[in-house]
Amino acid sequence: MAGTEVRTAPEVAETVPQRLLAAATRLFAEHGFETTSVQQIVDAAGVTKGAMYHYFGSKDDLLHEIYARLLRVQTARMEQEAAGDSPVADRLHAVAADVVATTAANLDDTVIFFRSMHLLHPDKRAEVRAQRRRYHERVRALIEEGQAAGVFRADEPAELVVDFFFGSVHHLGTWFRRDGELTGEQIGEHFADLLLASLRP
Amino acid sequence: MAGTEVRTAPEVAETVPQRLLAAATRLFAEHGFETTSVQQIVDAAGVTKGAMYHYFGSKDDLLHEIYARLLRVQTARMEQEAAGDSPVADRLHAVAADVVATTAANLDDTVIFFRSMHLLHPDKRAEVRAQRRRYHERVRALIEEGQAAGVFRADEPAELVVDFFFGSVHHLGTWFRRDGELTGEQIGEHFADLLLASLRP
Amino acid sequence: MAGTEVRTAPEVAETVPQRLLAAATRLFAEHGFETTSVQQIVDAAGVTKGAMYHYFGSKDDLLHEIYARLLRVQTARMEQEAAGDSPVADRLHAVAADVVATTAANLDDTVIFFRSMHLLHPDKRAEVRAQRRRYHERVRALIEEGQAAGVFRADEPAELVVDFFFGSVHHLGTWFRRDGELTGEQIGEHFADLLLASLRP
Amino acid sequence: MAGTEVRTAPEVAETVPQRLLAAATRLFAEHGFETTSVQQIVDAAGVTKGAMYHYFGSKDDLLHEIYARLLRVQTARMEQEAAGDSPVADRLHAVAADVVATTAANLDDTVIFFRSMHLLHPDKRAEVRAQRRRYHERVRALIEEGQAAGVFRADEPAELVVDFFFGSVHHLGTWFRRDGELTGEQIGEHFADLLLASLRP
DNA sequence: AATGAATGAGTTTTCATTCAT
DNA sequence: TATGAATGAAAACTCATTCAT
Repeated sequence: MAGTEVRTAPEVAETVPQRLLAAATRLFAEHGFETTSVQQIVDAAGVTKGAMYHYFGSKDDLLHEIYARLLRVQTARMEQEAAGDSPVADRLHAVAADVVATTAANLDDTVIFFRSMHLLHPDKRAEVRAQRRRYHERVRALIEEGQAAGVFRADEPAELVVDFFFGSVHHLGTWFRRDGELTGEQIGEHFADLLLASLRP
Repeated sequence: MAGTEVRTAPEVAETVPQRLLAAATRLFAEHGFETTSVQQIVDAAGVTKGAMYHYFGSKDDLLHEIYARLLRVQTARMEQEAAGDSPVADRLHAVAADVVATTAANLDDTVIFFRSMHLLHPDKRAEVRAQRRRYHERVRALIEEGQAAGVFRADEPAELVVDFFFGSVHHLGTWFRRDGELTGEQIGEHFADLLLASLRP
Repeated sequence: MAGTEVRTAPEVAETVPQRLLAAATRLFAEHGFETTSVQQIVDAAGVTKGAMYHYFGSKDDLLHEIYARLLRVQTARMEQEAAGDSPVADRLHAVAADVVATTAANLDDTVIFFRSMHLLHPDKRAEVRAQRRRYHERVRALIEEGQAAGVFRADEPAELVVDFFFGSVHHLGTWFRRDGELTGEQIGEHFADLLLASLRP
Repeated sequence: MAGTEVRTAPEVAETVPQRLLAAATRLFAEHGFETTSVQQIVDAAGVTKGAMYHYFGSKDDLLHEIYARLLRVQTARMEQEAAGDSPVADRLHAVAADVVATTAANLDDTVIFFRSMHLLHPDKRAEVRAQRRRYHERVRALIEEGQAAGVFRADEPAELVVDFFFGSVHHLGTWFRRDGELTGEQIGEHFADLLLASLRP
């Protein structure tokens, strides 16, 4: 599937804030948020500190923007897949496969997400959490729809199934390699198959 | 199942290193490794910095010991469960349910584990990684055993199934609450059921 | 001889790095490198620690710069004196008298030099050593020139004579007093006389 | 000349204080006084900190004892040589050659001496200085004796000649190597020759 | 829009020394 | 005689952020 990746080649041309965001993403994923200094970010982006503070209020803002960007992309894609009028099992399969592929394609963002959420300012963190919860709820609704229709087994709480599945997805960052045996799309197929299989009545 | 928790009430009596480890675990889980100062740890443990550096070479060592402790406990329990002579499906179910319960019982350690691994000194990190890999491999062997016996479907790579399942387990830290609706044991049953269901031929 | 001193009144106006270097030189000479804290240096220079680390990478760098500065001055002067076309004995006498005077004029630097070289980072130390060796070699060449010409006795190894003489010079720091009976220039004359006398065939 | 060295093989058998002193001497010479920790010393000596503080009041005491030991040896040897009834030129030559050889034989002590004197407690430092001054004065008396007798030139202040010569000697530590071309005794001969030559009327 | 010198509060770590045993 | 756990004060260094230009 084309266009799963949020951005293209980083640190070339583009605008200053884009270069900064790209540099920050790469460095945060590689060394961690706390271990990356603002100096390192601006050096990598080829600008100075003053420039960074011109576009971003703080180092924290950079982190928040990375989160917001990822959530925007994933939410948009998911809502499109979930809203179709094919059978619910097919739609859940498509959503599941796609979130895996998108996650793999934006692995840096995901790695940062689950590693550094606790470092975000409480207000911004609450905002991000709320957005993510909406995402989860939309997927839970799909499962409940299938359970109500008798297509999925009803003896497993839908909420738990969502946590079960997204746990797997969010943990991709610890083992997925872009140069590994399977592509993100292939893993998405497998994960979606496993999910659907576990829901067979 | 009784005794899933590694230690009892923290910061009381016990030895100085134990108190330090308990305080560090709680604080790292609550505020993050980088955001917790050595001063905060020793204050919480009721000792001085000198005492800490008498027992631990560095703040990093504290982190490493938390990892080693969790891995010791989980590996020991898993190996016992996996080695039984009941049917492979039963053994996998027991292992799966138990790792979930143990993880829930030692949630702080788990949260720290996946959030802060990247901050560990490379040498120690390699050590921890190797130990964790052995753990994964043992579980994969169990799945392969079931696949060879025709009890589990063989069209899903065992390796991928392990990553799928442990992703879910390791992500417990982001949503499990001790005072939530379900206990760690109950969640363990559900997760084990889902795993086994997804492996039905 | 005028202008033997490297710098003028310390800690006034000038640039921040100059003020830092002047303060560090004085304090290192007075209390020793290890016994002088960075805080003391920046207090004496009237700046903050951050400012110091803006200009110097480390406390070590300060030490290194003191060495480099002294070597630059002495090397430049010596090469000029040695290159003249007066008789070799006259040139050696001039070089010898001058190095004594320069050393006396920059006594703090010299004291620090021989007391704290071993505390310098190995890489920087090697650099300083190499530079000093070139200095020695130039002087040895002068002696050998005189020996070849029959002006100096040839039964004493030139290398040893250099070590003999520079030992005396470098030790000025332990006994020379600016308010003593003899000026640096006067001592330089005496030392040069003694050197030349010891080389009489 | 035999017996120029103060002690024999270090760190074997001997008494605990001797082992401590030997270890401290070696470490101070190698890494510097401030850079050597008490822990390193007791480790090298194979004892514990408690033991060290049983025999020595402080780390400073160790340094002081190293100084006292060297001064005792050199003073004793020098007084013996100076007191003979051979011609004054011969006696000065013997004293000069001997102090070089002794210094070379106890190079660690000498290196420490001139590098770390300023770190000694003021009281102890004053004591050491006084003792060293007496040493210088005895040698100066020898030179004055020769000048009065017309054997040495009288146009160079005896005091300055002493500083000139001892500077060379005390700086041996920066270049003398036990495995170099010349032995300490050979260098002693050369240095004594140079000294006497420079004093020829 | 952008610079970069300067701040100041904070960090981890070291270490000589003490003292109950 | 000797141990080694524990202290407490001080050290070097870092870094997000500000601000005059």
